[in-house]
Amino acid sequence: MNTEDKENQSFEPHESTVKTPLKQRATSNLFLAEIQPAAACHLMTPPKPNEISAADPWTPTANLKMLISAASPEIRNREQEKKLLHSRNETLEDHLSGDEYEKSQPSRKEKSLGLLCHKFLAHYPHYPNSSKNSEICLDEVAEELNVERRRIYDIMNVLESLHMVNRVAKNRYAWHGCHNLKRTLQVLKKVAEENKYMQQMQLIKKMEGIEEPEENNQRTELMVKHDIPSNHMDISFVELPGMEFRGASVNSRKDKSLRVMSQKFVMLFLVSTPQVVSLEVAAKILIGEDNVENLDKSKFKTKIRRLYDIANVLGSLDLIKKVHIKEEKGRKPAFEWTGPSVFSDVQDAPSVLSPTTIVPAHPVEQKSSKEHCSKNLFPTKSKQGFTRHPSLIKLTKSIQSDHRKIRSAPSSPIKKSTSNIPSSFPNKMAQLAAICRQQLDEQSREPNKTTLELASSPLARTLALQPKSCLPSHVEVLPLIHSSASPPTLPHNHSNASCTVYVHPSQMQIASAYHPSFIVQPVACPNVIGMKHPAETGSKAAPVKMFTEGDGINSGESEAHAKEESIGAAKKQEGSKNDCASKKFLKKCKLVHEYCPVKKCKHEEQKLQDMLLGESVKNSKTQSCTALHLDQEVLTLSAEEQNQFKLKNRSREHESKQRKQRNLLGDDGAFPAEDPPVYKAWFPSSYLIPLTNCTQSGNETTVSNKGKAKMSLAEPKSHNSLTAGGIPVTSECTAINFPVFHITPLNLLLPPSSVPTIPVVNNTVLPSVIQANPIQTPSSSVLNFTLQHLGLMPATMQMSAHPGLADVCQSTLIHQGAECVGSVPSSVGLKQGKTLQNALLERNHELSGKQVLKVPFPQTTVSITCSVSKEVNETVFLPPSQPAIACSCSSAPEPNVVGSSHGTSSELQREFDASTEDEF
DNA sequence: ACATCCCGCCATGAA
DNA sequence: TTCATGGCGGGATGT
Repeated sequence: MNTEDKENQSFEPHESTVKTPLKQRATSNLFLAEIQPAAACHLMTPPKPNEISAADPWTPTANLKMLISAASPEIRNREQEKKLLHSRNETLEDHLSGDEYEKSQPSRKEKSLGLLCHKFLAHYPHYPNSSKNSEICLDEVAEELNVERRRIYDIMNVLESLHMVNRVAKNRYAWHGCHNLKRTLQVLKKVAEENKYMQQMQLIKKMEGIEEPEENNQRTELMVKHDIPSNHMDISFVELPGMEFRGASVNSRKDKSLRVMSQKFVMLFLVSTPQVVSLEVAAKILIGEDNVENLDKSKFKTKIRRLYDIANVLGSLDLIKKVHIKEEKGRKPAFEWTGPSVFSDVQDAPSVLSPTTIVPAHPVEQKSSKEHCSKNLFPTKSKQGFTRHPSLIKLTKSIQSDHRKIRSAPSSPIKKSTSNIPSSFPNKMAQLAAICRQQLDEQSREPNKTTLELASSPLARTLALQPKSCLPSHVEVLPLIHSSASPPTLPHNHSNASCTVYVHPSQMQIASAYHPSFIVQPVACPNVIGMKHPAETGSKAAPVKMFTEGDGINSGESEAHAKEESIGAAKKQEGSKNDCASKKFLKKCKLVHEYCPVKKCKHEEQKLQDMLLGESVKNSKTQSCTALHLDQEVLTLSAEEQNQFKLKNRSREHESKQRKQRNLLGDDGAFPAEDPPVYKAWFPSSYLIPLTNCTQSGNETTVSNKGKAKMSLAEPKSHNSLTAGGIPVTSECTAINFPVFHITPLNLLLPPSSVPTIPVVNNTVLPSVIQANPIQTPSSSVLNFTLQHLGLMPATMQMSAHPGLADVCQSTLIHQGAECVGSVPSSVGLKQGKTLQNALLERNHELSGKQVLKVPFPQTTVSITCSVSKEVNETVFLPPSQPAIACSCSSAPEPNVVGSSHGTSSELQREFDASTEDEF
């Protein structure tokens, strides 16, 4: 992309409200507005004597002024101006004495990182149009800004820490602007809270207060060391799904990088009150993480330097401003947060219910609320939005290298095919999915190919509604990152959407018998538990400016879908090839399923995993791909990934430990204590789901059989995988790919009997309500068939769809005597559904607090995810089969569920109203 | 004198 | 070895 293009792009209005080119300039540079204050804050220096350069449009100061004017056409003629500058410099050099020439040189301050950052930011829109490719070429930028690359790295590192950019290839970064900012801040805040940064700060301040007495000081220090959660040192770069690192050597220094430091620094602001952080305290805390004891001077000094670097960039982003803390001794340099308020508690924002509210924020929060769970738990391969435990860094490295092998990734130029969705392909899965998609597109140009729009909003919103629940918190509404991949304008065409039903192996035969065209493939699923429920529709509606704009909202969801789809694709791809393996797998699964009592589950699961691993190895040899989802892991074919998987398992103990430390369990008060293993097994799985995946795959359900093998390579993190809904599936499940005849894609995730899933929302076992929707006739058939004939649903449970409604189907299962937690309106985007949908949506909003998707049965969880929107991705979590239930909770009374069905549209509505009002 | 923080050396890791 | 990154700290500049 040449300069001209870039500039044009940078001025491209992102907001839908800004549509005319003319407005671009005026509105484009949102940062311009910030420049002034920021500059006034500390970047601007009094007029210099040698303002000679003022006239020169390309001296930093002049440039800044020009930017402020926001009207300067010169901005678009960088090249010309550069030339001008050069010639001018030459001229100056020629005609001025050495002294004079020196003076003509920009002062130190004019070369500050902050100013540089301002200039840099001026190149890019606050909210880049996702559909446009906003790439940053370091060389170009360095040249344009007339600085060395080193400086650009500094800026990029900080911006990257806020996920405003992310590296997509060597020398290239993708610009995301502020789309992810809020979300990032929320996550950071959550992480900060979980790591007790506030306490740390207080302790350090305390320490300073009693600095005089050596003894006390030492004591405090000890106290600090003791009090600070050991895991705080583990905080590594907090990634956002889809925004992972792609650096080459980056990862080796990840822990020390400016990125991490920047995030930590920001965290301090987010958790402190008032939001003022002194450099000293920040430095100490940051050093403390490395080594609390060796707080030597040089190190401190270095830290301070880096903090200044970071502060300059943050300041140019207008997130902080420099202030001074007055003290007896004098004043200490500090910075005050001037960025947006960040709430990390989902419950803090009831507004979430509103379709127009900033939903993304909440999902994020949710995610973050559980983030600690996932944090350090999995070698994220830098794909997850987790922080990485140091012990996994090595693993990460290897994974990264694997990454590189798989795709030319970071160090190589971006492939053209993916160039338009640079940031959208945070992870392998996503990339593979995209590749697959592209291939599909090219191969079969079927007009009606199913293109699933990121069912983002519904799910995301639903999640947002979930109070600190165990729902996959990571399923977040991912801002725009993926937008490029899936433009918001993507038409919803559900009619041809194929659907994937995950069935327990034991049900496979039946399932396959149901319809010959069903493609049954084994998929190991991690604990199925969560239940997502897209409470609202409206993917379109929604968007909260800041987050949704233009971009796919629910990256999480889409990501999940992507994964799911990719898996499906992989399966398809494998096709008959895999049959053998699949069968074997099934047998094994069955064995486990049949003979593994709850208590043995875990153990068995491990065995199974091992078994599966072996299987996967075999598969890999034959290039066939069987997507195996094992306890949060998607087994991959590569040995490396297998290793990773093993490592993960190994690290689980540690993880659970950490979780306990963090009081994560507290969130699950409702969780039956009797089965800790189960909890342990599945809780983490309902964790951060890389949005990327969701986004990517969320767009399509159709997968070709080609080149999908790679798809199976999918994330080794199972939690991502099954996410087709962002729901971790317990143990193995078989995916059945239904032909495209289903109008509404329906994904049934059948939890294996081996793992009892007990949904706990907000520490409360919620009343059971099972909703299935939107189920159209065909889907209904499937659903009914599945539930009633496959024995996947307790005998006492009935679930019926609404045959009478072609467009709207809703099934509600109400646990006898229990409260109806929520009802989801379903609408497949048809006329009739609209009214009903709206009504339901309204209702849903009212039920906000109760919008729990999990349907707990005593000791057992029957989770059903209901998609309520027009979104194509409907995921329904069906209750485990009777035996399963019995298995998972021997002592638990069998759920007594009474079905409630709706016959006609009106009836449905009436019923819905009644149920929602009376039962909720 | 202290606050800031630019500058660029050089380590690191990948190709 | 070259190249991309980026940690790091000397020391210049600003207050």
